[in-house]
Amino acid sequence: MKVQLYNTMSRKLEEFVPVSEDHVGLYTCGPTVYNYAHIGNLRTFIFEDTLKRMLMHAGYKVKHVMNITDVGHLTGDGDDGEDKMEKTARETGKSVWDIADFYTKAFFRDYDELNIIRPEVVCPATKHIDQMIALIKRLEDGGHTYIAGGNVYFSIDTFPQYGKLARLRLEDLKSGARIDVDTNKRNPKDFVLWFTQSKFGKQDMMWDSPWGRGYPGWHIECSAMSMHYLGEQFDIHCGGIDAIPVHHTNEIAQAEAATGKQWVKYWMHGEFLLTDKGKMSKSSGEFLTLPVLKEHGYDALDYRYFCLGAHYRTQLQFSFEGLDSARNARLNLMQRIAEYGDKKADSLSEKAKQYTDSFDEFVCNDLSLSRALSSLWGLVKDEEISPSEKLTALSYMDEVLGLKLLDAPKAKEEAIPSEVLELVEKRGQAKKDKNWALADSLRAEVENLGYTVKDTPQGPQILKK
RNA sequence: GGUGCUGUACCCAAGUGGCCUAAGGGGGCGGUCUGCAAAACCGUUGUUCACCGGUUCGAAUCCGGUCGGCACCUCCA
Repeated sequence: MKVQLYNTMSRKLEEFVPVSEDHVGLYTCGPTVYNYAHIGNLRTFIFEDTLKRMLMHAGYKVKHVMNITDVGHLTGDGDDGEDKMEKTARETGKSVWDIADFYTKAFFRDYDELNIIRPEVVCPATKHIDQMIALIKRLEDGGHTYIAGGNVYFSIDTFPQYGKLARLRLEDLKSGARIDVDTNKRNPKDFVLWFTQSKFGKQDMMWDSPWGRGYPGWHIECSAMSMHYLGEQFDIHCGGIDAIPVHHTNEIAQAEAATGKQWVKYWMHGEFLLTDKGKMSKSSGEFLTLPVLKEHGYDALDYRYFCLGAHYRTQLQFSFEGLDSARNARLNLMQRIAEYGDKKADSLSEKAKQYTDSFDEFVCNDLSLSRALSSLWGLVKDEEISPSEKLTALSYMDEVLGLKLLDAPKAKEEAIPSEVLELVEKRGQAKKDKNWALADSLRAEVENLGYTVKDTPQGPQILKK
């Protein structure tokens, strides 16, 4: 299968050609664990998961590396604000290490519930300080750094291609328009590689370094760890669209200034999830999390389906109405699949193959999942295709979609309380007696217990509401 | 102030020059079926792609303008 990906670097659709034949090195920017991930964050992780699944589906062996930012994110300007981890720790009275641990666990709960495949390597920044120091030293040796006010800065003027990913026109940027410029900087866009001076007193997270005891700047971890695990050149680097102008721009500067060669071949970015009030963001205080959606009665996979309906490069408007419609769609789908039994066909007919072929075509074309879903629905609704073939095709499609489609029959057999079964049995008798009033009231009781009875030619079917 | 994206039916959302007299899902409506329901099935729900003008044999798709929405240029997926 030929894969086409939209590369942020070229702003074009490009044919995907890996660095080494059928192995793909994939690095995705992971969570900052000072707070819960909100559903906007999760949208990006779902996008990255479908990307990885698609690559595996297309026959590649994927090595996926994801960082955990458990140090170094700051509240203010990237270089001089308060550390977010420290802030949360101060507010909750816990240690920064506990905070990181707590939110990392919470993050992976969401991750698993969304049926996202775990990365081959999960790397916490705090466990890779040595690699970061080594990279900074390398930059220092290459003359790309300077020390001012106790901190080590990267000098962007030593890297002529600075800003190429974001297509920044440096002279047009109004640095300092919204924040105070750090007077230590030679160029306002310079950024810190290593801090020894914290404006906020002692931090828990400090390490010895050639420049003194301190902690790393927040861009260095991704460059250092990705090269450590994937080599100095690898295939794909992903993140949210917001990472383009600063974070990824700085990462490229560090990595390529150090090695002198191209670092990442394909850059891919997920667009934002929006609410009626605009972008969902942590700093605004109010945001939705997966556990909150579950409290509202949604399944994590309802949200996954919701995200699959829109292309990853377009902004997606979140609403509970939209989520409802995704839930209904997914439930309808699962119910249909539950009817197919559990026998898969060994091969697919030409007719069925048309759907899997178009599915592959869409999916490999820059991950056009919404179109791929229309192939899926076409398959499901085609009466000329046998249930067993449908199951085979669906399990093939689910390699990419990750909706646990083949779990449908299991869900059907979910234990039903004996109380409900008794009521249904009584109702069956009432029906035999043609006592419709009693039958209907018994059905109402079943409904109250959260179940629905459907009369089918094979007898009553009980479904959880 | 600069940069980029975007405006498609009741809702979400594909499609970016001719297979489009516009995918798919959700919702609504009518019907078949059913003791009644539910499910399923059939039909229906935009002659039109914010608006105006242009290019073209041909435009939702390209160009110009107008009016909206959003994001980025602080941290944020």
